[in-house]
Amino acid sequence: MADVTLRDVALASGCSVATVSRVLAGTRPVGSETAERVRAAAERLGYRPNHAARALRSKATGTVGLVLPQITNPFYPALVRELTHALHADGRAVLLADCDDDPAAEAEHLADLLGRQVDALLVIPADARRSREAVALAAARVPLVLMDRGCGPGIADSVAVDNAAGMALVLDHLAAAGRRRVCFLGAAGTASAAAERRSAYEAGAGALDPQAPGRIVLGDFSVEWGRAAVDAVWHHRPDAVVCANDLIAAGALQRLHELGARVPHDIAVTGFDDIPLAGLAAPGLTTVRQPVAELAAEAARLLDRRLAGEGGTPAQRAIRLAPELVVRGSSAPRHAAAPDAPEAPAPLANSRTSQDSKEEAAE
Amino acid sequence: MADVTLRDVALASGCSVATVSRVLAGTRPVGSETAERVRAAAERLGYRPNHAARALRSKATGTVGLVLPQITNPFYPALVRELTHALHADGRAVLLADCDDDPAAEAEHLADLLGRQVDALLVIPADARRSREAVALAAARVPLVLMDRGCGPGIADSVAVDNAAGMALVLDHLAAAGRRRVCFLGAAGTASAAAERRSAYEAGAGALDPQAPGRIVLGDFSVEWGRAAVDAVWHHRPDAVVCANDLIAAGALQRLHELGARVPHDIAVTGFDDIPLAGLAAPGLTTVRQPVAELAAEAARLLDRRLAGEGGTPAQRAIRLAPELVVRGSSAPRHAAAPDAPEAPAPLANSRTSQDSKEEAAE
DNA sequence: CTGAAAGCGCTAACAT
DNA sequence: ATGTTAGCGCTTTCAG
Repeated sequence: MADVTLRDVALASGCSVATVSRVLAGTRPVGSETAERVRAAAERLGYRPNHAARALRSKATGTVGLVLPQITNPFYPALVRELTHALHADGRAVLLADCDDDPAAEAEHLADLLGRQVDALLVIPADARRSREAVALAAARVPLVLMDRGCGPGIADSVAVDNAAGMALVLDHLAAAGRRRVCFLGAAGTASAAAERRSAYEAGAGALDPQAPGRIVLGDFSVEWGRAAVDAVWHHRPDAVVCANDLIAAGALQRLHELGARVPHDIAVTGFDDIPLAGLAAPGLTTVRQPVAELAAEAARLLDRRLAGEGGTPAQRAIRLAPELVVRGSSAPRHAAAPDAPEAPAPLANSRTSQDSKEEAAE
Repeated sequence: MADVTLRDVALASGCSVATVSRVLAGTRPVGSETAERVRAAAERLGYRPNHAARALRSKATGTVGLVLPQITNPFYPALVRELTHALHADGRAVLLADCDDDPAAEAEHLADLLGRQVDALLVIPADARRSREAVALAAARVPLVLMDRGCGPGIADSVAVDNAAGMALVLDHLAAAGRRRVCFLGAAGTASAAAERRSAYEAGAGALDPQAPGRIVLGDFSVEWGRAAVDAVWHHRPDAVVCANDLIAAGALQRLHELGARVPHDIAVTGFDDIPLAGLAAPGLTTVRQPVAELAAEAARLLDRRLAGEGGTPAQRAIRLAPELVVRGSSAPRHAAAPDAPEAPAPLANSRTSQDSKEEAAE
């Protein structure tokens, strides 16, 4: 209830509100003695600036909107974590909006956030095509950075992982392990990640086997599709399945177990993203880790650049960060034990990296 | 850029700003003819209320702060999803703060959110003891609802799952399946969930075996501890391990595989929470599902009640919702196949419920 | 270097 | 039913 205002601090420190404002904001030079008095009074009274008033006056709320398709997508929590930390470090607050994969809801959230005077927006578009209009509209009003997924060129700054590089890492790894009859379990749709990963597979798989680039099936980014996809490529008798993300890979692992195929002995499986599940699967899933913290930091940097941006509008940037291959048991050489589970006597022993067991659950 | 203000709309519709405000806010009766004119003008000019100004004047931002310990805890994304949806449905926006399990960071976020004039707070305290002071302070300033974890009595309204009831479901299920040599792999610490689940086990396990209540080991809510905990109880030759949450159970499953124990034939494993991973494990993890949507709805209701609350301060409420047992392969009867994986030929076939494969991954 | 004063856009008395 | 007026708490000219 103790709503201490600038005026209270001014009274208590015997100077004007203007001076107090200057001291606290550091906008202009102030006598070091008065400054000290002001700071002391502010501290003593427990002064907290009223952001609403500040926002009204300075046309900046210190708030950014974060709009994403589905917080329950297992890849996003880590990204949200890093983004909020990066933004909080800059003194900004984060308004979160979950769109439930619905472009209409997304458009509504975007409009609402703009009405709430967010200084900037961080958007993971729900749909490359159907999100475009609303996102473009929003980008015209405030600095906006696209993350993870694209939605057409020329809309805004963007930052994402280099999907092609990640797929190349996977293919090189499988080639080195002697896998040749590889198949790709991918996702259809216009989502940039889906398309880029598929293209990279097509471009690189030929090095393993001339037929490999053609062994592609497309569904969506789900566990269910991963299971079905295995059946769809089974007649090729693959010795490796390259999955467009970890959920597809998880489904593939399930189905392969059911079919009696031994992973990695009979067939290798790889994923993409390195969601927490990947390290917990049996066997541990070889996958491509997105540099989540760096992605978040880059996004924050891009926003800062736009928000500072005095010298006119800087050119649009599309930043791609290199991913990292995380090798686990699911792609181990055919006749060796899983490399990182030395104590494991059972054939389906799980492998883990050190990071995988750190999380704690809800209580 | 088109910053249309109330004044612009007033000018365009030939009446005063007050009238416009009344029409748009519906605060007071207005002539239906003028009202129409105003609405038309507002629409035509693309008027968007300035929330900062409104907040400054009415001391209400339409914003609630959501403070949680770790968004990467696999149980929270679903909760965050439901909470944001419930609040957005009421026209509120959500400011998200992740504390990284640090009570000091939590206190800072709480103070910052109060400075940003949130109308209310939703808090999952990081630490039952060390969060108490900051939470109590915040609760004195705005309506505050505690979720999932407690932090001492008499602080604020709270809503959580009925941990005791959940544990009872698990024990009944294991008893019916003929398991007797059960052990509890729990978590130490003051967190309410840890304590409640442990107590409920101690209270109920005696019905299976007089020794069972004593077979308890305590660590934390992590996969790593789940692995270690198995070793710690192994000398009891258990035929079931009851885990305080799903991550512990996941670790237990891993370690049991390594030890060559067959789940569920030799030993049953149960978890708590029903995180997405639970349905994906091999075999599927029998666990206690928290009624996430209902928890969120109750929390939103409590906030509404406080925010509306004209007739003085209503009494504090502690709401407990009943959980649901989700039976999967990890606790199947000893000599039967996993019940929900009829097509599975392999011994370690995974079982799934319909909901488990619905999510899509990031792209 | 500091104070006085003018609003930012909106709502809520208070008038009419 | 509508208009007039006074601020909400802050930043920022503009004077001194």
